[in-house]
Amino acid sequence: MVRSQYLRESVLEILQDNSEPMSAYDVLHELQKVTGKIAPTTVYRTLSSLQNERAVHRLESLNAYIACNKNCMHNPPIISICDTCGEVEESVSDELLANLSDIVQRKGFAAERHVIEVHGKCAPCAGKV
Amino acid sequence: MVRSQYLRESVLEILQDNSEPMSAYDVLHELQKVTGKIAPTTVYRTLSSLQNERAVHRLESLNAYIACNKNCMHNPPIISICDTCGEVEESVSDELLANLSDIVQRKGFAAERHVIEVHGKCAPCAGKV
DNA sequence: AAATGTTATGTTATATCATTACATAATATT
DNA sequence: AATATTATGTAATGATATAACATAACATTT
Repeated sequence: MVRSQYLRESVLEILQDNSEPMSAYDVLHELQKVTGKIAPTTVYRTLSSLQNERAVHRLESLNAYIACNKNCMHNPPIISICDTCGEVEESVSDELLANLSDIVQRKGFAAERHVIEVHGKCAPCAGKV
Repeated sequence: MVRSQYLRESVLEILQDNSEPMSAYDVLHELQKVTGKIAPTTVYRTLSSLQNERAVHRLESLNAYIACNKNCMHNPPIISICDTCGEVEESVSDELLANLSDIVQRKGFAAERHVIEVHGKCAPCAGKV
């Protein structure tokens, strides 16, 4: 299991070094520069494992991935995505998550995974209209 | 523009007739049963136009589509997705949307499109544990 | 009505994203 | 050492989506 540890670290570093979200294949190509031939499956498996620990977040509305920079051990983040420059930011709000769980709970729905993504314009991009 | 109107109605009906979310290709195959050869592009364009009017919602975390059944003229819905049976439900909450916009606004982010999806178990599926 | 511009639609090809299925290797357990 | 279990590698393919460009429909002006 030494190899997988190496893969995990490499993938995480690659994501951390990129301020913008990367597709799984972006990660794959970066990884291949260092490690030689790697198959998509390998990257998807690694990403999936990192997601389970919330070290990596998948952006569902972009089919892309970022390294967590908010220490989201237990709480999924709110992700804001600038449609102009591509920058992504994480916010956390236990309160909003609780509200959200409440709202669906009214219909008997038991929430297990929250996906909260907001598209729009980041401060700089909204400024220079 | 008669053709497009027909396509729009057909696609909407197909989605309405299915209680569960459909992929774009699911819709395509249904449509082809009635209309003969249709290209993916055509379906994607039609779906996209229906989404603009909120007659159809795209479920970002499933890459799938549903017909709106909540009259979401102006407000994006909160979508709960049962990972056991696949059922999907819409909820609306202006308050939660406002909260969410506020949270990102604190960082100067101007929200334009909210994606709120909750995975878990619907009432029946949560019940029969 | 003919000429022109504009928007919608059709068509083909291809890009992009992700998983299945199975073989092999590493590690743990007896 | 033999066996079971888990992780990894590999190849193929499935699923999702868009680009690029041609053609057709419709609207507007003359």
